[in-house]
Amino acid sequence: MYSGRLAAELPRAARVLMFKADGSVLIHSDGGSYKPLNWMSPPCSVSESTVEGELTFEVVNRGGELLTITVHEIHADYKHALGVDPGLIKDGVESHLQKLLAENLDALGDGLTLVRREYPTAIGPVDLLCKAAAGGSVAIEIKRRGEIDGVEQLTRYLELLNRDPLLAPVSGIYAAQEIRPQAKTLAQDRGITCVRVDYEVLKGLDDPSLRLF
Amino acid sequence: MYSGRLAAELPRAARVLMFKADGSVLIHSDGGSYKPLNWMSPPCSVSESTVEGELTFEVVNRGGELLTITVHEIHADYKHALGVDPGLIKDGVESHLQKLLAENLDALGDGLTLVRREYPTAIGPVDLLCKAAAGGSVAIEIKRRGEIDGVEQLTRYLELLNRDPLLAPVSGIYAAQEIRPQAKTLAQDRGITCVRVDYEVLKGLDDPSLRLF
DNA sequence: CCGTAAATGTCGTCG
DNA sequence: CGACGACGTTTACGG
Repeated sequence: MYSGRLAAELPRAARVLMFKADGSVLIHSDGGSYKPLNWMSPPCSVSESTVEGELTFEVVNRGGELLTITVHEIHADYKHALGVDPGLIKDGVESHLQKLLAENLDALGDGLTLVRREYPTAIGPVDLLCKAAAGGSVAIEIKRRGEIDGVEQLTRYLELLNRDPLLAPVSGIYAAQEIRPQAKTLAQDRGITCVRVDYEVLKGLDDPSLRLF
Repeated sequence: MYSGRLAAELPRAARVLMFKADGSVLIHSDGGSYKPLNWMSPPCSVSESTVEGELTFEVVNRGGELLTITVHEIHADYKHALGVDPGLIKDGVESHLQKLLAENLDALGDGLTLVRREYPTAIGPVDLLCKAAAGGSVAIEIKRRGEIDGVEQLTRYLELLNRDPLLAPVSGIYAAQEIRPQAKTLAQDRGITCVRVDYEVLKGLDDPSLRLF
């Protein structure tokens, strides 16, 4: 049973319980994706007791959320210390795309000059801020997948940036590997240019071994 | 190693591998929350082989995503069929809140009459559409936690609904159990009323055993 | 610690 | 199957 941000109950059945070194607990079924049926995230603490003859775990975190597990039968029990994990190394996420685009602005349009990446504003950082050859500025929002919320995000930035006389007029470019129809429609409605970019092609442009000149 | 929507690599270390009945695979470390370091979601298929003397699993899905796992050493290996899971029963999510508010519009304001829940528009359903006693309509967006994206969502609806002469003028109410300061500020800036609602109180109102009349 | 944005998000629902 | 929104989102990154 979980009680916290919502209340949830899990009927009795065979499950896999995983207790991690940091006190977190996962309750998995034999299907579904990686999300457990029920869980407690760290930081939290586990206490073990016997309630009415049954093994019971109580897992609590600082926010007062509580996960109570009653064990009716143990099919198997195994314990092993794994030690610290070196962690996952990723390639191809938004930050990589941003870096490559900053170095290859031609992929986005003609005559763009980079002002800076992660240009700070009061409502969050603009992925890329550029100067346009014709004058004025260009704010670029980059997504791996271009959905509607990215258009909203860029719209907020444009509204704010256009109040700055040193930057105005500021136009917008929405760059993504894939742009959803609804996002494209909303972007066009707001005068925002959509550009599809190809990560692999950009990476090729960036790879010195593939450069011809 | 994962290759698909991005590329990712996980250095050799002690881990927990979980193979589920539907072919999905999780690779967990001894910390962090419920998200595995690496994984493959169903539907997918697992093939097992020996590559250069080492046990290797290849997990593929229909989209051509590939997860390759090389096993250097097995500390423990356990298999058990769990059967079909009865699943988690939740209480306190947005749909409950929406239902309770539809039945207790007084909690949101005076003189409101429900037109319908999930009022359909071209850009998505409005949680609650009401008529105001003074004429015109009221669109209500409900969230468990009121953040900025909910204000954006409601703003889009209002813009669209106000184009409909049968509904206009349409004002907005943003109802949530908790409203973030930034969301409140943006809502006020756009003339949207914010209302904090208490799920437990509403549930009490709805509980027939607690009714006085 | 709060606030914002990204995510191999996942998960449900509805067309 | 795609589109869209909710999620106990989780996770990473700033200030």
